Amino acid sequence: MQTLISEALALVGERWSLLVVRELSLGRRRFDEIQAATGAPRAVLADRLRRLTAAGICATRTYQPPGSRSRREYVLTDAGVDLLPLLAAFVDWGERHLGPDAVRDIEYRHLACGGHVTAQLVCECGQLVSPRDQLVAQINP
Amino acid sequence: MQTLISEALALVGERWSLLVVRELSLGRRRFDEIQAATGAPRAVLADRLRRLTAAGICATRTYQPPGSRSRREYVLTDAGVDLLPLLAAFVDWGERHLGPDAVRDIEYRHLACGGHVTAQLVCECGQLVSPRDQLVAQINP
DNA sequence: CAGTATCCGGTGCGATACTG
DNA sequence: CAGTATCGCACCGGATACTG
Repeated sequence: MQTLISEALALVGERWSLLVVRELSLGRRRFDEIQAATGAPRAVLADRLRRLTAAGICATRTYQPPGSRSRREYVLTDAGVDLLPLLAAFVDWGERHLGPDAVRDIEYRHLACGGHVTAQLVCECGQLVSPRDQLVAQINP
Repeated sequence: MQTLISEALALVGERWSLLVVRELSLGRRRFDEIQAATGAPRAVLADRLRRLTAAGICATRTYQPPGSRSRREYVLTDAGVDLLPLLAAFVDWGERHLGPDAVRDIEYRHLACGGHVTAQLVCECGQLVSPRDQLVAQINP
């Protein structure tokens, strides 16, 4: 049975996929730029970009800078941007529970006020929900 | 360079790890119970439980039900419970962007009001932050 | 600059069967 | 009930070199 989590993991759970999304979210758009930042092997990176594109998480576009030859660039689609809460949740968890040897990848800030942004559980009633003592998990019927 | 995201992915990015956490969050505690619910091969499941335990995400305990022999059970630690926003983010993303063929794994509800709970970006100023147009991502200095 | 083409080693993972 | 023990394949991923 394919569940949401297992399907989503199949798309972005591989080793480099989310790191590619992270780079794209930072505004890096070109192959070599992403390759250098992540250290992913070129063949693997090409494959991940293909899969992310096929999944509608990023889109590719060819453009022509004046005076040089055409280039290709990758940008996140809306579906890709919607992965940012997931990345933020990874970072938040890592910061709290991994040793200080791990480098903080990325910092999310609120455009309006510049404040630090984290991923939180929020109820439709508007309240923040602590996973420790205010949350109920149930199987979907 | 080890970043928070890549380290966290190394711990819980494998195929069955987050599914095991999901089962534990539903209150399933025993090996066979988790095995049946996920369908993971027994050897793989044993390894994942070992790794999750070593990482401090779950803990194992032996207890003695009256009248039967001793059993072992697994429970999420606080670090494991702190993964639930991550799971919620997966579910939210999948529900929005995967086809209707995928089954919703799990439903999170607010203990106080019973309302539906989702993972959202929240600024320290208290406002919800849309990833589409209110978020700035920057590399950490 | 943006990939492909090979080659190859490690291992994740599935299936099955066996123990305490 | 809770795992180990084996086996084998597919595939991920690293290195290197080559093309448009």
